[in-house]
Amino acid sequence: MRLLVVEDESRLASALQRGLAAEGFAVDVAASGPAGLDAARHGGYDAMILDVMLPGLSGYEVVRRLRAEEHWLPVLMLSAKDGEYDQADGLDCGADDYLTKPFSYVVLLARLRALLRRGAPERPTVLTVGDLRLDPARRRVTRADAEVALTAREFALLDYLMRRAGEVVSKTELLDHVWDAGMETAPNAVEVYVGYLRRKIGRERLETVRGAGYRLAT
Amino acid sequence: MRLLVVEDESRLASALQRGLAAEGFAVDVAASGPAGLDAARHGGYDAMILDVMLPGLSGYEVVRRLRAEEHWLPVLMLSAKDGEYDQADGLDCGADDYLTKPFSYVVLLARLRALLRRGAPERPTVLTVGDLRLDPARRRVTRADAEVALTAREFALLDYLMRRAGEVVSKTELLDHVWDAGMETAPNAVEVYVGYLRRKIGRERLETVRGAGYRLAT
DNA sequence: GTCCACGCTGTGAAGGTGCTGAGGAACTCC
DNA sequence: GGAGTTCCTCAGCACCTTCACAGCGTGGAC
Repeated sequence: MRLLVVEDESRLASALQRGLAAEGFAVDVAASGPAGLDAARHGGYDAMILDVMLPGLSGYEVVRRLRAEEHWLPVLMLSAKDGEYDQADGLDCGADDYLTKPFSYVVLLARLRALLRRGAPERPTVLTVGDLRLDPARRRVTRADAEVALTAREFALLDYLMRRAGEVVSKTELLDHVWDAGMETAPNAVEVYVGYLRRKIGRERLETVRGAGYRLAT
Repeated sequence: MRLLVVEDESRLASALQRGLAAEGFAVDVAASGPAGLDAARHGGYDAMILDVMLPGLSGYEVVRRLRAEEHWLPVLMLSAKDGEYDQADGLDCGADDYLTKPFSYVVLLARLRALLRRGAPERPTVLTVGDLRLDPARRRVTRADAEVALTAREFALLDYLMRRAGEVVSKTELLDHVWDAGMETAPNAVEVYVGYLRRKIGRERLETVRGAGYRLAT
């Protein structure tokens, strides 16, 4: 599960990153509104934790723009309890849930899990690329209707590649998102797992782009 | 009997959870409107206790949406007596009964029992997955028409797995829903009980998905 | 054609994950 | 009080996954 945390207070941001990583999430942090918006557009995240007070663009604005562009990423909003901003505003803008600072970490986690279980309303529950189908809930992958058995890591890798099908994805990106960030895994691990995947889903389907990364053919 | 309590004040929520659990109900708690709505949609509860003031979506809105989707789960609404919200509003939205805070626990229980006696008109009373049948009210399980004797914990585990048949359910999720949340039970307990269940309902029916959880084959 | 950096893969070690039997604590029913 | 349940922890085992390493193959620049 990949999360995007958009928060400019660096102490809170890194506390969240550490805590959530310990729960098994892959966490990226953006420190401004524009950076967050951009990451949300391209990053293939499963949910976003979004502060309201941000440099550049407010959290409200970020959600509004995302929704206007038909991105249905689940958003959990955080706001300082200074009365200026109202919970209703956030939800009207299209956030899915709302927490007021200071908040309990346990509560954050519970809400986040609920959000992830619910998923983005308009997101197809099954990913399809060519004759490949991946069902995250059932944790099943089929290739031309034949079941493919994958290990946890292989599954996570394919999941990510399918969400970004057609794009070139660099090894660094894969290490950040499929492996735990900060795990110091050698880039060769990616090559190894790409190899495993190719044996299972078909060699030609997962192209190497020399010097840049890999691309899952659409 | 399974209840869903949707209440964001954690003290009240956990008091209700403890009290109702002591009466023999299985109680899940959701702490926001969206989370409650979602749980009500998928959880197969026998009744819902729903606060009006909730983050995310008001209790009114939750009931209205449920009814619009043809869910007829009995709903008992709770509201603070601040005059802003009116009893009539709640009932207009589709709630079945209404209590004003502060309320007596005995009254709550009495109303709740009345509600459960009435029951949801269209509710399926028995869960069926393959040749397994589980009747929550009678607390009975049969496998190919032969009765299976289960302990309380085994029953709760099978109940949850059957409600999510086909999906992969993680050990953490099982600990949260089948064991009391916050009980600090070791994940190994899940493995042990999965083992017990397998002996009783058939080994192959409950698959292990390594690194992810368990799946009850549909 | 030659060279070199990049990518691929077979091997194997290390550690992780899940299953099971044994047993202790708490509880209920005689 | 004793017998029987039930719940849960623990430790040991078997198997699987993950990943580092090293040697080989290959594409592309010249």
